[in-house]
Amino acid sequence: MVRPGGRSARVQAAVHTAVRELASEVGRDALTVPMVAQRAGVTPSTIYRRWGDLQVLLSDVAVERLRPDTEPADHGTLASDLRAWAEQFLDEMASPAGRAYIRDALLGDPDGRNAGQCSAYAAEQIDVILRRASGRGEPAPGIETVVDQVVAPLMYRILFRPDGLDAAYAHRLVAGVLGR
Amino acid sequence: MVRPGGRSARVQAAVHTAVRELASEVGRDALTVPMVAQRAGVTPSTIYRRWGDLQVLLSDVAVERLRPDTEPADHGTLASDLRAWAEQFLDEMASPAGRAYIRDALLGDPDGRNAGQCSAYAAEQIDVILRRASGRGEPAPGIETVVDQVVAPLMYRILFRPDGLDAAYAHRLVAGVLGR
DNA sequence: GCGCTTAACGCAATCTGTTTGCGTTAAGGC
DNA sequence: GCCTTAACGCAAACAGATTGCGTTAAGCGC
Repeated sequence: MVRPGGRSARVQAAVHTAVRELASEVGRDALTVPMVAQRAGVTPSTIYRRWGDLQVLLSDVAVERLRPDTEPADHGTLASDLRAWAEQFLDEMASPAGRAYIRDALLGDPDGRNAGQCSAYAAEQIDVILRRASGRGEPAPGIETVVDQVVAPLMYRILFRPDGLDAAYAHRLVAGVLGR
Repeated sequence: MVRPGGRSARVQAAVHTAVRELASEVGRDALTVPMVAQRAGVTPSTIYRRWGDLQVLLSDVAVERLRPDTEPADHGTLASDLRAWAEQFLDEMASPAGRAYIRDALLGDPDGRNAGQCSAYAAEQIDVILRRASGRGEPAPGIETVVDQVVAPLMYRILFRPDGLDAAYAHRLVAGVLGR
């Protein structure tokens, strides 16, 4: 159990910051626990005891960075909202940095909690868009349908077939889920 | 460049076998390179030079095990063939062992070649099913459509939302792609 | 077949990351 | 303000990763 405030919180923040800084300085693959510890002003054993190993720590940091920082933009119609969101999602996730974060989030994740969190982020964003559409009186599919037909294909291709992904593909998926 | 025959081939086979055996004996998480090397009758440095690290080796072995060993069964109709295939795919991939293999395949995979191979396996199986349907004169969707609407949702949920997956869900996906 | 070139391997020393016991610090609760 | 204990620091012991160098044996040309 991680104590919420005080020293524990400071250590967590320092370590996360150290990971982000070092990842952008020396590259994600060159990171080591002792390196992160030194930058964070902490001993390696603290990191090992708290996170277990580097992958779990990277998974934590990755989930933080995959959290959307703004609500999806309102473009007036469900179709354009979804199109814009899918486009941005693809942009962020399909980039080398995005793919690295997704992989990290999935891999250092013994109980699947971090992966579930990533999925929840996407679902929340879509929920906002769908509720907005309902508010306008537009007919809208269910969240699960959008996840299955838009989010899942995008993520599948990002992870398993990184080639040939573009905005047009995202648009086709959105058109498909809206019944053409 | 790996020489195709002779000693190199023997070493590769011995190492792969050692990984599979030890994984089932002591558990995948307990594997170490020196342990695998000893079982394979090889020195650790050989493994490090050839694969780089344990993750890459595990990725290789995982892809081997994810290769389907039989053609999809013929049940007489496209709908039943797809249903049966999706069911089996879900069974194999959603199990703890299956998820571990998927994760391994994705993890030690710098260039995305192994992940692409996994995707290709599924596409091949589906291709067989669709061609068979065409041969019968049944109308059939395209491979990409099936990948987007069946494989991708299954894989997305396996990776990001392991809960609440069952055969009924797979059946719904198949029904959806066949136009209900 | 025979020798040549070099990729792949074995060995061993070295280096770096990981683990662990023990003492200390400081949250959180009463 | 005192008490309990989770969290941390330190340092030693351990284990895995890396690398230089010598050796083996594929693959190739003749």
